[in-house]
Amino acid sequence: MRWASIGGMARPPTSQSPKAQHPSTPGTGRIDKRAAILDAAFQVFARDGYANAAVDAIAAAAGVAKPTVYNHFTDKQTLFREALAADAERALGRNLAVVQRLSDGRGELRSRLEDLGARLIECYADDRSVAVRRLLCAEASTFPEIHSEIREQTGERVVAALADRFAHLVLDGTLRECDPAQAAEQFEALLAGPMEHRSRSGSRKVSAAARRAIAKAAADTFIRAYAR
Amino acid sequence: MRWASIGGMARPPTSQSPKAQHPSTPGTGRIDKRAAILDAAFQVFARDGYANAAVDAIAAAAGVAKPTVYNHFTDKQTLFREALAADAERALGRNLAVVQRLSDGRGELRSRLEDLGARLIECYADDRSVAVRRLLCAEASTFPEIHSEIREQTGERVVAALADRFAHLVLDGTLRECDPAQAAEQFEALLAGPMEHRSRSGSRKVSAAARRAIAKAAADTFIRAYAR
DNA sequence: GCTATCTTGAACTGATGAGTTCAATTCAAA
DNA sequence: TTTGAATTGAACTCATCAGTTCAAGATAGC
Repeated sequence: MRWASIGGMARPPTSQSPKAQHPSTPGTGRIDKRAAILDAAFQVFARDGYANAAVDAIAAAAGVAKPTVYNHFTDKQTLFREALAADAERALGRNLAVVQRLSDGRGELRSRLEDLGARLIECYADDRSVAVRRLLCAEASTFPEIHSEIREQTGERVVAALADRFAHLVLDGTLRECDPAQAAEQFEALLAGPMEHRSRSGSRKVSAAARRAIAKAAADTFIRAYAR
Repeated sequence: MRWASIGGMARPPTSQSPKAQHPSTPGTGRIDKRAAILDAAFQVFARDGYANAAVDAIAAAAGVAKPTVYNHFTDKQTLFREALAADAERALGRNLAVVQRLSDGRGELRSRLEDLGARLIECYADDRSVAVRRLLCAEASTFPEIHSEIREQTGERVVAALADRFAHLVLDGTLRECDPAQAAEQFEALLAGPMEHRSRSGSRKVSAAARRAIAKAAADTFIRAYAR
């Protein structure tokens, strides 16, 4: 019996309440396989691009037979969407956690901003994040929906969270009167822009020292422009 | 006789000193055809991506037979490289022209920067420029060389030209003592970052008013941070 | 054990597309 | 007008790859 091709993802009738199906040997069991496929798919897509990625290669990388892939995901498109969404979700989580830290800092504004910048840059420079952005950009015309979905739930929300923090800093008098959303957008630009430039759009590594320097420069310019 | 596949591009033995071969009816003649193919190739690549672009489609769009395409360009890769390079070259030219204008401005710093910013944003938002960046990013892993070649001769040189202008402004006391290269990098980031954000990586249009606002905000922040 | 579900390998189908071949034709130049 | 190079359309080769099929195992729950 085949029960794929319903709603883009297969649902095993038995796994309606699926605990760990194979707690002893990892890699066996439906869920482990599904995760392995998603992970392998992301890596292969990141390496080869959507069009060049062969489903056989993904199956091989996941240590799984090709029909198993199609048992979990209706087709290549669905697999691509879910793999990308999963990784984007992870990236978003890290970003938001970093921004959140800004709230409970008690130190001087400069050191807090430098720290925030450095951490955001770490997220930004992360290999998987770079791959997500590249794939998103590459397939923007082929998958318009995925682009809006993911991009709005990442870049968008990070800047929004940042704006929220900045709004508080305006209220407590640390920053001058200004539009927090614009300040957030610019702070992010001061980090991402030079990184983009120096990393040649992610195709080259940027040294830790250079990354730190970018964060310091961004914080400096931001403070000159926005501190009270 | 076939004389393609030598050095990536075909050279007609007869056209060693080729004037206009068909001045009356445009579209005929080797050079016109070559240009038409390059242009069509860029458009199809931009629309479909490298892998999805069919050479037949390019030939059709250029109003030319498929063997003619292969008569001018050894293979799809070469065609891609040359088409992209040609368009990147054009984009670079416009950018540099805009930056050059900054030197002969006599007005107030703010209005000069706002003007510069607005013009750079126009370049940045141009459809073909967006397409170049998208393709470059998309195929960065497939064509590492093209990426470094083009990117270094565009983003790189624009920022360098900008840095040169800023160095003069430091010397004549308009800007405070600072690293002009860093100032240039940040000014560009203050323009490109928000544009990237608002246009959702080029997938959505940004209104002229919004573009103007971004330029004003960038100039404002830059002046607060760098003006003497 | 028995049964239903899931996995597997391998082979297969059908589509797509790069690059070639060729005979017929157009065209510019001499 | 003649000549040689360039163009054209159409058909062809060959490779790749998405997605399927199937018969033969695993595997878990009962």
